Amino acid sequence: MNLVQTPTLMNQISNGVPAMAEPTRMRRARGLVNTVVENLSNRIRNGEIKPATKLPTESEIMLQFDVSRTVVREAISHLQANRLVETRHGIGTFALSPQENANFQISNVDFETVADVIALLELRISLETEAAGLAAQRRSPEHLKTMQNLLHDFETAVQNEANTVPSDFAFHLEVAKATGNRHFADLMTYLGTMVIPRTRVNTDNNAPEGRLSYLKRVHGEHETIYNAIHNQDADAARAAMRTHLSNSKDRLRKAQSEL
Amino acid sequence: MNLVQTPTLMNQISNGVPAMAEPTRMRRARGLVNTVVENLSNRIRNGEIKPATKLPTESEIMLQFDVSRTVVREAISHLQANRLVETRHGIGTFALSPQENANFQISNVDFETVADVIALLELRISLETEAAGLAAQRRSPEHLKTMQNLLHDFETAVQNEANTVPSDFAFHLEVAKATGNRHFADLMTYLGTMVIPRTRVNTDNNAPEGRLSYLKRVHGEHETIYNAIHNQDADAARAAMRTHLSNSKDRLRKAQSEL
DNA sequence: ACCCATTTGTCCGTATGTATA
DNA sequence: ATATACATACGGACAAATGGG
Repeated sequence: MNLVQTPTLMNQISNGVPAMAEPTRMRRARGLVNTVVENLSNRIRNGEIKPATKLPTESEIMLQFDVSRTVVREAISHLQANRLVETRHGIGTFALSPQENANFQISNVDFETVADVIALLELRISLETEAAGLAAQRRSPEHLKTMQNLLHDFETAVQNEANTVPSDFAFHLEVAKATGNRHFADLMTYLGTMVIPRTRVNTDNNAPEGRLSYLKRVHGEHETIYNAIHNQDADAARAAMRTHLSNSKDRLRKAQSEL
Repeated sequence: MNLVQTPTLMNQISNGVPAMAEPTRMRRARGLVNTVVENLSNRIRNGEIKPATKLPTESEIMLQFDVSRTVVREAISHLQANRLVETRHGIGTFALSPQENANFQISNVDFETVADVIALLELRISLETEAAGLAAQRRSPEHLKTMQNLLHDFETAVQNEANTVPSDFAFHLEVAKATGNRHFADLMTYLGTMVIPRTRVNTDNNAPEGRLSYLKRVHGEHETIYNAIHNQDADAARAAMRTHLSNSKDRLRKAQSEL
């Protein structure tokens, strides 16, 4: 059974040679796979391998780098993971355009300090202020109905001392939906999934006035926003939304300065 | 040399058995890798393997599914590509929370019609109007200097009949950077990489006034924005940016109605 | 400070199936 | 129908990182 060892041993030897022969290379690329990945990544990114064109075949890459098939396949697997290439069975591997990789992301480190949360809130102010204005112009009767239901849900949650976050967020999301512009709702949804699970800061208890009066004020601000959207008054809707979110921002700033 | 065939053959047989033994399973998972990937994916998504907890070791997975390590490693590679797990050398592979997967993306189908481009422009109005206001409050002398340089670059490009898009976009991006809030610049960068490569619609030639006078007007609008930011007049900066982008939107609407 | 077991990472080889031209 | 190239498996050996004793 272990007769297989013989070729393996030989390979280990012929393997060690090229790895040691280039110690002058950038020390970052520690392994053969990494070397191949970085080389191909760079060639794709700097345009030497243009999008939608075929990469060299696996055997050609094997020869170019003097590595085994496994290394090449592992390298291509990494490139696929990074969305730099796409492999089509029996044809070859093709470079993808960098656009198809790009996205907008907020990482976990963006939630560490109060200043981080304020920065996110500024983005929300930017997004939602305009969304409220557009919603005032374009809302359908169905949008208004849903908003009203959500306002009612919020009131119920306040009275029952239940969690108000879901109906609060749902109201804001419905405003975004009422713009008729997918992107507003999409961005809001994304921000919601990022922000909601971390309600350490900016909780009800941060309000000096006490939970109940704070939530009642929030509800009142929501109603002001709703009325402006209902009356198709874009300027008033924008102003109401800006006031609403700016209040949260001020509260956070106060909490920050008290630390 | 070809003595190696013996174990391989045996494996092929013992391999075929479990694959055929469960024809009742969902027919989608054709390969062994797919089987492992789906099983682990499900266990992560339905919470059986909780976020931040360790998956079984590679050897354990090999035994559980009766597959080789190659299959296991390939499967884990797929899970990494889907951002479901993260592997730490010498420790193990850990499940990630779904949040870490979420992102905001604009797909290619969002560029097909003029209405799509208008929708994107509305998002830009939302983002950049507020960014201009914040920039007016927070811009550093370096920001102002860079903006001035970019305005000059734009003028030069106009005179040389060169491509004005890079300096145009760079100016807008610099405004976003001057907010001091990473998210504004990040989102602008993302939108830029998505929009810039597709300058079919909204090209200079769409302007009825002719390329030169159109570009001169754009330059004038940029200067108005710059002056407001320079004078730290947030309201004026917001208004100037809104006017600037609303002009583009109007031009697109006109082009759309003429189709 | 060191070793050691565990676990993943890197490397090699081979056989066979499958899709495309 | 053949040749080419990729897909999917198997196997083994050694390197490197980590954590505990």
